Amino acid sequence: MVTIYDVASRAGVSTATVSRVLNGASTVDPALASRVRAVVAELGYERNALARNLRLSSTKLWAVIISDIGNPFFTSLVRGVEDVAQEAGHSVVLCNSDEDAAKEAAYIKAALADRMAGVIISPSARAAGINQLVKSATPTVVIDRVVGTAPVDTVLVDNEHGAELATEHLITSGYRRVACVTGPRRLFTAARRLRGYRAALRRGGVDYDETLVRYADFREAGGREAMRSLLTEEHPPDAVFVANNLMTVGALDALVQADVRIPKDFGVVGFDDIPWAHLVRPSLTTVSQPTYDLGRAAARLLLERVRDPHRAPSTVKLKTRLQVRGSSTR
Amino acid sequence: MVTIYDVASRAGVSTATVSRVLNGASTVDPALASRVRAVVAELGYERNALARNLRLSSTKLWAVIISDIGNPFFTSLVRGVEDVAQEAGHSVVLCNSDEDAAKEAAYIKAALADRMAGVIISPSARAAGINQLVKSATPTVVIDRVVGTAPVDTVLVDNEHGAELATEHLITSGYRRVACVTGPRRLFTAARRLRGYRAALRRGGVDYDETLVRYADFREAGGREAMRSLLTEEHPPDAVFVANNLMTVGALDALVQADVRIPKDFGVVGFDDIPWAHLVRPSLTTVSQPTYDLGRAAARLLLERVRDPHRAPSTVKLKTRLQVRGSSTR
DNA sequence: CTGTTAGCGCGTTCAA
DNA sequence: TTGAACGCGCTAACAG
Repeated sequence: MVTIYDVASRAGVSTATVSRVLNGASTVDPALASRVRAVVAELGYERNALARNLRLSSTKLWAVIISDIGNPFFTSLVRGVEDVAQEAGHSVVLCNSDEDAAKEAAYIKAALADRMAGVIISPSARAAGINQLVKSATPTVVIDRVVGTAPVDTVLVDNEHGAELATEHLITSGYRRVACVTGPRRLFTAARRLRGYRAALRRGGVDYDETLVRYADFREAGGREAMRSLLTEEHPPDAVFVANNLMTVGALDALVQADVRIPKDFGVVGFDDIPWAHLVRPSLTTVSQPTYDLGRAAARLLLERVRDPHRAPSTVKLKTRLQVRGSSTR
Repeated sequence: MVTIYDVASRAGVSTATVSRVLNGASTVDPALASRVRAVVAELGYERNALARNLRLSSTKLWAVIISDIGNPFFTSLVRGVEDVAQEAGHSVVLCNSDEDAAKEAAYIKAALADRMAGVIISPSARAAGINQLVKSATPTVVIDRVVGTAPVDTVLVDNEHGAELATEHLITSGYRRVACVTGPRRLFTAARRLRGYRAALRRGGVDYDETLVRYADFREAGGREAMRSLLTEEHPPDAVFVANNLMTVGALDALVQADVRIPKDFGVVGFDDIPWAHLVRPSLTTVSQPTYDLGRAAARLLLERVRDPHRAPSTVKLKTRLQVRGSSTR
């Protein structure tokens, strides 16, 4: 294995000079620099990342901690992060917490132990993990959710507005009793989307009816259960706003099984796209999120934070868009 | 930051002894060992992974290089890998090559430079990258595809058999002209699935008709194009076997747009599930792959390879299963 | 502008 | 069984 010493001696300079050339230090005699570069090429030298990590006490790794790798929302987001990371010479360590606080804690601990250069996290647990990251001064970007009060860079979508658009759309399409299936109470996104739903009802002059709201688990099975339960209400709904993509799939399934005709007798709008929304019959109206851009934005925020560790934390909020398709217009 | 020296001096032993205790060396006086452990707990010592990496010249990281993070096949697979990795104390670095040989080469180079403990790869390029990995003695498992001839641990599914089952099913369901949309010629899986298709035709006493075969790109757009093109044939098919999940989505879309009635006038079977196969109308018949288990198998193979670097490379082949749903039976 | 040198924190040889 | 001491390869003071 060829080391920096080999290069130095062969080029007739010190290791310090080689290091300076390699790291683009300004003050090196051009003649020396090009000699060093020639030797580097000649010997095929590549610097040992492990030694460098130890010396600098940090790596070129980013941890991306997400809560469900099975959700297309996150895979698209990860792709956005990864594209920016690669341009900047970073690698992405993918960590799937499965909405499990213990797993999440383990990943945060690992990220700290391995001195990762940054963390992008969609927190499933309470604020403890985030606080730990902030305290350790690890560059951190929180994505999709707000947790705790520690000042930290954050990337969100406009959940409330998106939910409001969706619900309003159902009302103006003539549905009379619009239900809502939202996520776990403890989750930021679930609360915000429910709030948007309520705001739309209010603006539409419709009374809020508690029996038309369900808190499920953001997964397919939860959506299915919630929908079934809604259908057994004494005064069942004739439309539903479902607060995430996987639950929408479940809800749709329950409706199909119950032989409910969509959109004639029942309107459906989901939050967040599913890749095959256009294939489902009827095609699915959704509030689409700029998932890939969300990832890119988070990555860029992380880069800026690394560049200037002392800048005030900022929050980027991206817009959602209502994609009207077949399931909500009769 | 608390180092091994702090622990050593506080416990009144040398760093060598602390190191031995930490790494479970056999020959340490139990009394000393427990004293050391007490101090470790007291000081909250955690050993510096970076220094350890340098010393051992390796990390606890696995690189998983896949060719399309947008494909549910790979996300499920990654989850399988990750679950095993975590149990064994490894982290997974996710690398998305996008079927781009240059990107793949860059990731392989990075994995080598960072001395990753192992690589699991679904190769998009020719054999060069794999050879490099094998030559460097990096524990490597190839997944989903066979490339080149270097001896290396491999995990596959029974592509040919699955394709044969699918095609045979269409024939026995009464379709007369079964087409095939397969992947890029250079890809192993595309070739194998096409071979299975041909085998089924042969067994069914049906002549192979070149005009009913298309080579597309394993993506949705490619499947859509291929299907459209098939429909314009002078003697168009009345059924199709599509050799991967995303292309099936595209093909389905093309059929729907052309107002073809499925399954009455046209039968469809896809290779590899899509998560929402049951939601598509009609629900989609597929050859399902044990994607999660594929990931687990690869990870276990990697662990065994690390344990015994000299064992002969082995190939694990997992079974596929025909999931008959609505799109193939009239 | 360049070279010398001292660690980063750990695992491990060698001698006791 | 234990400890002293070295070196993994690199970067960054500091001195020149």
